[in-house]
Amino acid sequence: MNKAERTRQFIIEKAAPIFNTKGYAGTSLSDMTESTGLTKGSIYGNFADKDEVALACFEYNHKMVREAISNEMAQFPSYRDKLLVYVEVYSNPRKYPLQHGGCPLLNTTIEADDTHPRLRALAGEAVVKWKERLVDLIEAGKAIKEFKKTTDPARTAITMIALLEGMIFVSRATGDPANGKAVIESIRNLIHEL
Amino acid sequence: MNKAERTRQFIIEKAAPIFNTKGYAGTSLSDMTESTGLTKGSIYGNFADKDEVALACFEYNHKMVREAISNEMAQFPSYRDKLLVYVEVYSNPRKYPLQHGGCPLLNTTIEADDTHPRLRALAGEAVVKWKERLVDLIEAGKAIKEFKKTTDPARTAITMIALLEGMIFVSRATGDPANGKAVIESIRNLIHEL
DNA sequence: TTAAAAATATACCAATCGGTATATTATAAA
DNA sequence: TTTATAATATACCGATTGGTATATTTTTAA
Repeated sequence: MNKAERTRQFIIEKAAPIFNTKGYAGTSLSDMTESTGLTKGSIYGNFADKDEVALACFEYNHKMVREAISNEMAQFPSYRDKLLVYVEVYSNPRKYPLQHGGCPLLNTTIEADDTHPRLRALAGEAVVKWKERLVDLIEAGKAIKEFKKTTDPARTAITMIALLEGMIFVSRATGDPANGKAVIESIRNLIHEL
Repeated sequence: MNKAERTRQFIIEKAAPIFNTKGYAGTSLSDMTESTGLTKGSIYGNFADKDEVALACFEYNHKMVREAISNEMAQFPSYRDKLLVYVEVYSNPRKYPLQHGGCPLLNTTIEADDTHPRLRALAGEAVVKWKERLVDLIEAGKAIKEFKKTTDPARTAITMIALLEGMIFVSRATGDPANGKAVIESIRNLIHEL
């Protein structure tokens, strides 16, 4: 890594949590210069514009979540346990580095869907791939008879995603941990009935 | 309604869909003057600041959704059918005036939770009240033996909310109606198993 | 160690931001 | 119809926005 690559990475690491909490429209260049200690000249020497920083930050935030999930998942041979890792990681934002601002997929989709087509596209592809990974896990579980053969992989996968993001929504909206826990219980139920 | 009250209402009606699509940080005073044809002087003559417009617009957007739901619900005596109204309204954004930008509860919560405490508080209270209305419906259904006595009203209510908002998320993220429909099917299942 | 190249800082730009004081116009009660 | 008052428009404010041209410093390879 040469200097420019290190700086680029440094900017991403500092700006990513800001974009995830304040959103694209809510994050300014001064937020970035402040958090990095760098100047605008330095930032624009490494990125074409604000858009490019935002896109890179989204990918960084999303990668952090994915890595937390797959690291945990590697510990469990059972597919049911692998699926339960999502529940564990998403319901313990303190313990796992979903860090500042919650799920970047949810934040980006809700803010960008009507206003920022490139971010919207990135988030959309990420959700589609997430669904595919879940479908693969559920089909693998069916193949070794861990899950029932009546289980619908596609419907289960997308329902799990909806429940996980919906759980984040009710937690953040009400601020009451009991609401999040109630949804968690429903997700556990869903996984145990596969 | 005197002139000022009519103008205030007019501003809200014009600005509400903009706030719901572009968010609080993304909506500017010029957006409002443009969409209303009024000047800043007129807007600030009827509202103290941008905050007050945003708050009024959130309440307007939320009221529109609530009224669409309760109008439909009045047609059905069965509590199961009443619950299914949510599915109908939330899955047909064209037919019902959830209108521009999707569910204001989801949009506001996701944008405001880290940045705008007053909006956050409004959205939070709205979700709590929504849950309470659902709990009431489910308990009423249990009272007349339409629902099983083993049904957990609180958990069912909050899970339904999570699924409905999660459904909006997967629809908007992927842009694929099939994903939304798959979640819808899961919500219908949930309601039929009560 | 040096010199060319790359990276960063400085200083600036026009445009837009939210907001306000004041002038003008429209309303509404007498 | 008049007149006091309320509502709206005009013209402006300083601060901040995203972005850039250029000067200065730091890397990096010879």
